[in-house]
Amino acid sequence: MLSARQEQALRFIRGYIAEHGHGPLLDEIATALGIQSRGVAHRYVQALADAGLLLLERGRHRGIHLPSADNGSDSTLPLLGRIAAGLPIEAIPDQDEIDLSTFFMGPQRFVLKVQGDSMIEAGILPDDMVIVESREQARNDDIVVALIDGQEATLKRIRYNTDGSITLIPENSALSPMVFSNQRVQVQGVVVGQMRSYQ
Amino acid sequence: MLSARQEQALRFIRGYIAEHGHGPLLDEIATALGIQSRGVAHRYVQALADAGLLLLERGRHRGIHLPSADNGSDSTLPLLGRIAAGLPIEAIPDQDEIDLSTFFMGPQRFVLKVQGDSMIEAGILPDDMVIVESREQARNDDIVVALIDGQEATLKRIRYNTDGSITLIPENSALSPMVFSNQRVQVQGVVVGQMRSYQ
DNA sequence: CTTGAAAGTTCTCAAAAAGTTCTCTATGAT
DNA sequence: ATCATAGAGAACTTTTTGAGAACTTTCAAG
Repeated sequence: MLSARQEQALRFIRGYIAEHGHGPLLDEIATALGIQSRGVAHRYVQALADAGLLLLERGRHRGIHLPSADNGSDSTLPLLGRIAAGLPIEAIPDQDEIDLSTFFMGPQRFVLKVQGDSMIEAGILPDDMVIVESREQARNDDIVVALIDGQEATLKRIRYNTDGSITLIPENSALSPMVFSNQRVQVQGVVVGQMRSYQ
Repeated sequence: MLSARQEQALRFIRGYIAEHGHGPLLDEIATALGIQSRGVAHRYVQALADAGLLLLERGRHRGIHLPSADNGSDSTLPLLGRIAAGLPIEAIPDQDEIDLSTFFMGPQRFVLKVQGDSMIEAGILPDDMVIVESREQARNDDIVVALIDGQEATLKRIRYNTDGSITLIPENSALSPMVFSNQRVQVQGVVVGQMRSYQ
């Protein structure tokens, strides 16, 4: 089992390699961890190599590598920080890793590919994937998969009106919200995530 | 049988591990239960380990683990189909599963959290995550992480002009494209994916 | 090919942090 | 009264962490 500091070192190394394509210097690891001694950084690297989490080329400068198995089977990507216009990338202090295999996982969830641009102003574009959690009840302003008259399925923002009717709101100023009696609308699920691949 | 206090300790430990990925310190358990003595917390942990509800690495810091009642939880969600306004969900013939652990994985990739709305019309909203692949060369109209003058990091669409200059285009009609000489712009990576959580 | 700076390796010493064990005390329930 | 459950805290051991020195190897410039 890794100690707290060892984990911190591992996260830094993985992030560094992802960013630069090669391993960091011991002094860079030390600086990142806020320690003065190169020897201490080396001890951590050695422990991680012993645990099979790193591969070392003995003696070589920048001789730290990731085991190839680790590249393939691991489902975490380093979370380097925030990017904003006009500022360098700002490191995020606590969270250093995103586990893609659990980020969107949950019971009763499925994925839909989006067609059309009715939610474009909510940042949901055609061909995006939305992760939907099967549920019959939503909260106001949730984005839902709604079935109208048992026939038409749509992706819309929902609002439950005080008179019992339901308004389905497209996020596209070219389209208008529509009001339905609650018998006509059946919520099939609530959007809990969205993703898009640019490749 | 567990005493009330033991159960309370167990609940705290399980929650802590779910949240942090590693076990708590005895002092943290004590604090959570509102007691002063580390020794008392240790007594509870010992009792829970004797009952087989925890695994301990003797002596180790943070040596509390959960017995591998753990999950073989896989990281796939069903891909049900396409959703379009006006039509029922249309099944996608070939692909019926999305493996979230590999969907965005790749070498040299990292994640950034987006701040600001300079790419809002490309469907990248504040607090979205973008998956970036470290690369120094992009193609025209790729969305890139660009470093200007070695100082300012920004997320913009890139265009290489025929005269050798580079235009960085924000996807926000309130902002204007900017042209730079190619020495001033350094591409740090290309956006290959984007995701957003609604929870 | 030489050479020196940079980087990796190996040590020892020390201190702080965390786990372990123990005794003493208090409070209810049976 | 006796026992089980609780809590406090002291004393102790082990693990973890850090500093720094001394040494070796790598690497690039001349």
